[in-house]
Amino acid sequence: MLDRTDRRILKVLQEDGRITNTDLADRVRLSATATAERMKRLVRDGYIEHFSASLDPKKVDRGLLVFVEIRLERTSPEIFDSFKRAVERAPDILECHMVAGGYDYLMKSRVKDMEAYRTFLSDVVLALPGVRETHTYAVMEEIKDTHILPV
Amino acid sequence: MLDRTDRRILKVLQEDGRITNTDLADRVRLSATATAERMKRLVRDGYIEHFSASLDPKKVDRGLLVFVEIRLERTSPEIFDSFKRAVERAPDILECHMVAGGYDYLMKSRVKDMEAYRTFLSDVVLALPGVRETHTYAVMEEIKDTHILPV
DNA sequence: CGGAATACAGAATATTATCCGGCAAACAGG
DNA sequence: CCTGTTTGCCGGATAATATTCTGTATTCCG
Repeated sequence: MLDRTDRRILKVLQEDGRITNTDLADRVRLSATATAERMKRLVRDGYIEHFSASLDPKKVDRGLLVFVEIRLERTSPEIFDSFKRAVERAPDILECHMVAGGYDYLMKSRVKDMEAYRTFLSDVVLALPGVRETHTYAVMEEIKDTHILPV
Repeated sequence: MLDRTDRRILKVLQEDGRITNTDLADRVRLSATATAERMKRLVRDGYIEHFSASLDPKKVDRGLLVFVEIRLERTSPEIFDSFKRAVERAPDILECHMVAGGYDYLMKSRVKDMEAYRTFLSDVVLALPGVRETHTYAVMEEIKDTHILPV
């Protein structure tokens, strides 16, 4: 279980994953040793999955964000499985979730522009096994985009 | 502009944001000094937006992922603006994007369970200014969830 | 009550980051 | 074709940080 101090550590680390242990210790009012121990435990016990740098999509030529709704055909477990593996291998696909009921997926992708999206759609999405139908939502404005969870 | 070495640094830092500069230098085959300089530049020039720890949603009582489609009423710029601000203040809302044409939004949220979602929907979403209609997609299985951009 | 386990602090040591001086390649202007 | 300037890099020195170790207080059980 997490106590108040653990939660504060998680909060700070979600906001600045590269803070030094010393500074983190100051922020949570604990010795450097105790803070390092807690952080190691939070990683070991799986509360923290990983640390990462977030890039500016525009700066690395991924200025267009799209969501794609995908309907699969009625399909076998093998096709189903190879769909999953293909999704995992495609670096343009950032997220893919099975939603509500049938064989429906919601996919999140970042590409350079509309032209790149057309290529992505035909070469990657429609090449996925079992895809029957897709619907594209292009994002015009990103109001919020984070993955900070309240703790 | 980014050269091959910058891209490798970005790739490594996306995968391990807390790697030591020394180890990073080894991975990209550069001296520690040069590596630190490049990394500082990548932050200063905005390629890297921030560093963060990713938590396991289940471990922090956010086991249910939902997407919500929202249709706003025909509205004034002021309402529109206060909608944005309200979204930013709501910690349960991880993402919110304006999509395709009209007053349509796609929202991503993590909550504890269906009961928490019902509360979230009525207390947070339907309390947002200008909301006319919503449609919920509950996620049954997360196939992929990353924000690593190919560089 | 003990005795074990846990969480913590602070000092000592090991590791890492930063600063500094110098070198070589690329570049621009004459 | 020079030559001064800029840029990127390296390696050593120093400063900052992390880790290890030892000891102590507290809690948790039996």
